[in-house]
Amino acid sequence: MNAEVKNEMNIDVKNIGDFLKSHGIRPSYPRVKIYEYLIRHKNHPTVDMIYNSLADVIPSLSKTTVYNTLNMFVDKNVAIVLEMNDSEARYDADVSLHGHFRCVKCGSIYDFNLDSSDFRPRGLDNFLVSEVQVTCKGICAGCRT
Amino acid sequence: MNAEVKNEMNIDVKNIGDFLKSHGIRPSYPRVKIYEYLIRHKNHPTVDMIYNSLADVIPSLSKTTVYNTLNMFVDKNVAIVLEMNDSEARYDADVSLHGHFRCVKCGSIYDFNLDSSDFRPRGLDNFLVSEVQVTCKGICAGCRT
DNA sequence: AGCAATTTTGTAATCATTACAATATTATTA
DNA sequence: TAATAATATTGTAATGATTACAAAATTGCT
Ligand SMILES: [Mn+2]
Ligand SMILES: [Mn+2]
Ligand SMILES: [Zn+2]
Ligand SMILES: [Zn+2]
Repeated sequence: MNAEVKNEMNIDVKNIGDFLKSHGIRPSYPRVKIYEYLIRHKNHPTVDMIYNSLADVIPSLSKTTVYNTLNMFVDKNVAIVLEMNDSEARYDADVSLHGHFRCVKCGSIYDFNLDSSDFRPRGLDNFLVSEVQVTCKGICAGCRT
Repeated sequence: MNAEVKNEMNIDVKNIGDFLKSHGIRPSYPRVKIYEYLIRHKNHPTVDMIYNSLADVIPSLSKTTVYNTLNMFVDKNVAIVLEMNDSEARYDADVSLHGHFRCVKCGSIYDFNLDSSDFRPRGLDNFLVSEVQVTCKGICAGCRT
């Protein structure tokens, strides 16, 4: 990786409940745990990764709840679904503008900074743009050696 | 739309056979027709749209052939699959760098130019980037009125 | 024409996601 | 606090796009 690669977010884990409430989400235990998982694991996890990890701490957890919760997070704008054409959806609690690179060799997904001042979609002058995603594919530095 | 919106491609329809051959694709009748459909219909069609349109002119056409052919086109780099998180994949014969905007009201997908000098992913210095896609979501000019 | 390689086709399987109704939990009211 | 309403969670079944696969058709070559 590289010094310019995007820094981690800095949401205080202790205040997840308040954070969710401020976005119109009742902070139930599964919801807090799922959100906490998202901000602690920056690897853009799939539903299965989240479910398998949380099934230990919430034995009653249903995969449907993970789906429901993530859909709600996206709806309430506290998470995004990556546009990756992957077989499984990948989620990200970092809703700020940044790009994603997927290595076709190792499957890792890297964040990278997008300087919004030099990123302007041209020709959408009368369009209301609510979301932008930049996705790259290729071979990461580690896999090129 | 807008004057800056990306111009249509200019591949000569008559030479589709040669074009496919030059990319290592044997130009069978279904393949030529599917490619011709892609360059004549710039609306980023789904498999069903292509199949339903061509079923008239190729009565024996199977949907599997459309899938197989489009997968081959993507593999041979004469088409791309849009990264859109749509329920059905959308295809584009324009493999040059350009962005896509999907209107969440009418579902239309618009092309727009990306000035590559504007657009520089930061922090992938030692990465081999083979594909870049920029996807926007929002409400198009027509739907905003 | 005869034979081998390739392509197309139809059907069945896959599998991520959603629909749905029952159950459990939480909030509100009396 | 007990009763009641609202919301959340769960398990199972359905959905639907895509793929797997093998048979049939087509094509290219001798
Ligand atoms: Mn990210
Ligand atoms: Mn396009
Ligand atoms: Zn890699
Ligand atoms: Zn629209």
